[in-house]
Amino acid sequence: MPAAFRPLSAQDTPTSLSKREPTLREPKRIKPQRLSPTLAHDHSHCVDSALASAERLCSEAGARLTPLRKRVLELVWASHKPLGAYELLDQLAQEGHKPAPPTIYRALDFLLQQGLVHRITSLNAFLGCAHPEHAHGGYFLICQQCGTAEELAEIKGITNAIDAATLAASFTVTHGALELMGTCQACVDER
Amino acid sequence: MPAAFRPLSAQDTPTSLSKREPTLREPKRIKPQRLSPTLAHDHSHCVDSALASAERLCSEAGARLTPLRKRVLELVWASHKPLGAYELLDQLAQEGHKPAPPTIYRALDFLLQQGLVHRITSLNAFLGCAHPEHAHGGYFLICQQCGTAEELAEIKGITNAIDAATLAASFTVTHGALELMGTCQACVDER
DNA sequence: GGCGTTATGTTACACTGTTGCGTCACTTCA
DNA sequence: TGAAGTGACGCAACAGTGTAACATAACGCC
Repeated sequence: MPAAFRPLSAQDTPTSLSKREPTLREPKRIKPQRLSPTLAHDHSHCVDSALASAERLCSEAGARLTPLRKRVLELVWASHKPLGAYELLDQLAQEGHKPAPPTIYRALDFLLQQGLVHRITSLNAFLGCAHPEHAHGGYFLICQQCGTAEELAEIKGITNAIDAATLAASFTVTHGALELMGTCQACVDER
Repeated sequence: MPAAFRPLSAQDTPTSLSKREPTLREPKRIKPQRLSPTLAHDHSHCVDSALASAERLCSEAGARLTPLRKRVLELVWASHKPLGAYELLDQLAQEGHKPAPPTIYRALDFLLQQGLVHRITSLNAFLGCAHPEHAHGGYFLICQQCGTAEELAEIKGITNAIDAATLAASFTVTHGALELMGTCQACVDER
């Protein structure tokens, strides 16, 4: 018997069982977080634009971007740091709407399937995808100082190099991820 | 308040304190596993050679390759599939020596520090490093059919491409990992 | 309204990893 | 030779992450 598991604590009020909370409708605006210089911009614009293209892409694909899924996407986008599933749960809880883990994971699975977010496995966390309009592997720069992560823009050279290497190894790639840990320019400048 | 820890209670039976199990000494030989054609070779040779160079490198570095650490390394090497920490625990348990999770993780941390194994984050698993003599990022081909993982041999082109991309992004990389999922040649041939 | 489909809720638990501290073996040095 | 220091390992407990299985709700369609 390898592990002892936490007993799930009863966290819900009785009413939540009989009378479910109304579905998420109009969550309040997210306050932009304090950012390092290179990332200090009107991030709400990024969020808006990401949500807009998500709506468009889902509509084109016949996929339903429900309020919960949209809200999760918004939360992910509102952070420059990759967010863990349980961080998302906490943030939703603060808004008075506390889903259980499976709900979040399902929403994240949907967003992953639609290519709207990436998963960063080394962090067990999720990041908004900057280029959802076309399928692509995720190549990330993760700053160990400030925790921000950025999708690598120049991927053509890397993709070519990977193609050449996998061809030589007779390996058929279905998808891949490159996660580079290090220090971003902003954090170097700060020192 | 992130964590609450129990006050340590007196937990051991008197005998377990005074008479510890003898340390791991001479585990029996591992039976080579059945492998796909391209990997069908005398794998015990790989294991032996990996252990030999591990001994040498640790000796040079003044690091102690204890019996447990050596055994863990051997188990990792004996598998072409990345092994999880709890799989290692199970295998050790079958040999009558069942350490607790922290022990395995400490051994793995040591092996990681010495560059003798890689961690594959997308699988939460560990793989023997084929080139422990020089520090390098881990670039892996992971077959989703048979579960084997292979360290990519030709990495120069990829490394160059990554260097160029990160330079353009003004990002200083300390270490990185590339995990490519797909199908290996052997599994393609089989179909 | 009845029905099928999809999304979400709920409970419980499995897998992965860490904290904190105790014990032991080995080395070093007086 | 024996005390002190150090590093490796043992152990209990538990935290963090993720999933299975089933229940319920929402919605479109006839």
